[in-house]
Amino acid sequence: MPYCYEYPHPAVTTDVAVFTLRQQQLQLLLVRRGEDPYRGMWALPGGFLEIDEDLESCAKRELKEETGVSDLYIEQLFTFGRPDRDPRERIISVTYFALVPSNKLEIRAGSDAADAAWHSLNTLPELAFDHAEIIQQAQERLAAKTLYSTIAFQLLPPTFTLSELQSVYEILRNETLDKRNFRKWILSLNLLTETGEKRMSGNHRPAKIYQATNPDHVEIIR
Amino acid sequence: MPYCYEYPHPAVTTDVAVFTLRQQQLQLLLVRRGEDPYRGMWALPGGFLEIDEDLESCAKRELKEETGVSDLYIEQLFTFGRPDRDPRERIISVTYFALVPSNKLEIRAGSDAADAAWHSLNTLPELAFDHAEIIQQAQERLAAKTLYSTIAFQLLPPTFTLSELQSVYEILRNETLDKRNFRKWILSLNLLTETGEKRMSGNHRPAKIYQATNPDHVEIIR
DNA sequence: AGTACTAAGTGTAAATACTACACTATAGGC
DNA sequence: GCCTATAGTGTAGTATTTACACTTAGTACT
Repeated sequence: MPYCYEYPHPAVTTDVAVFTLRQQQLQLLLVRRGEDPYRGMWALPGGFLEIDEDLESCAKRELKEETGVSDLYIEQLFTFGRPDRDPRERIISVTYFALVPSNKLEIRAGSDAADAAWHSLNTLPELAFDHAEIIQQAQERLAAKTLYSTIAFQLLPPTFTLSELQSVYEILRNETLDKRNFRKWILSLNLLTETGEKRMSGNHRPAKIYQATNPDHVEIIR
Repeated sequence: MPYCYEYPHPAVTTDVAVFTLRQQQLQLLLVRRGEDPYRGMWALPGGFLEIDEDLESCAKRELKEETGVSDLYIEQLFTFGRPDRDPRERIISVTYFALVPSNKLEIRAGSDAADAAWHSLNTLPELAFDHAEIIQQAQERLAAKTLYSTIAFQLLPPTFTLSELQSVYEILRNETLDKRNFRKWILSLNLLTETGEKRMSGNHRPAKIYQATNPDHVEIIR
């Protein structure tokens, strides 16, 4: 036990709640735990902070190691630290909220995690630690940000049609939207540019393809 | 050095950015550091997490020990963890954002801190660690929440007049507001109840006294 | 070539919300 | 009773949001 301190130190981990849209529903990325405690149960991807590593780098590294997912939108969510939240020792978990576009959701189970899979939010399995609470809070953040930012764009590939974008909003807000009003609103924000291309997908009129003018920046709107 | 671990552990601290309204301006509570590093410089109140203590409890405890301030609105802000943010060792700081009402702003310097004082936001001294960045983020949170929640109520005593409330909004938003429109808007939210009392303060018509219907709950509005 | 099918794309009118603006009411001090 | 100071109130014009239905442009099939 070579790492000694004058006062007791908690351990620090990061955990990430990654959402995507699959099969027209919001889904969450979970890993099956390969180690005790909670061996065999589903949990958020995450793990221990290395001593010279930035918090966000840790979250991205663990996510990539355990699930193969990288290159996503990520922001800090909340830090959980109830003294009894882990049976091994005192652990502070800095949690992150992330979105992957639907064109990048191939996952592969990694070293620490026996298995990794997308789960529908309404059929989540029982979860290790306080991860159910973390997911709850991540869902609230997503719902709130949908209303006042362009975070929904992060769930789509770089180019998309207005119908596809409308569908994202409809799933996130769980209501149908009027097509004309939606298009008027989204175009009035001046955040989209036409690519000039069209997408033909079936036996009907092709749709114009758009892209976010500033794809990596989540804008605050209204 | 009796506390030993198999892997290196960072230290965890909490720091709190406490705002209040004094002298018709937004002010921030700072302590002068009594210890190295940055001895003698101003910093946010805060300190090391005890091993069986909840994060928020730690923030409140350190605040009370160093400044005497307690009984306030507090919420988690962000967790800062750049590897080089403290010269002593790796320290993760879970930061909090807090507001005290103007009737509770007596402070007294405590044990660790040589001195504690309110500072106007536009005349802040040079700050220890990355605390300027934390304050920056706290100010942004306050400005944002002013627009979509009833957080401003937390800067007033339990009972107040509509003119006093309007004044809080004017300071926070840094613009004058129309009296009639403000009153129409705030009353239409149905979050205030008249106490039936009136406040006489000077030789003019007395003002009705109101209270928040649900004073401890910050509501999301609009 | 013509017809059926499907999703893309488009405008207007009514309702609602927001903004600008000025006078009357009620207390204390003299 | 008159002065002073802040409390308290309504309305009309403007901007924003909502509700709503038909035409367009492609493919597939005959």
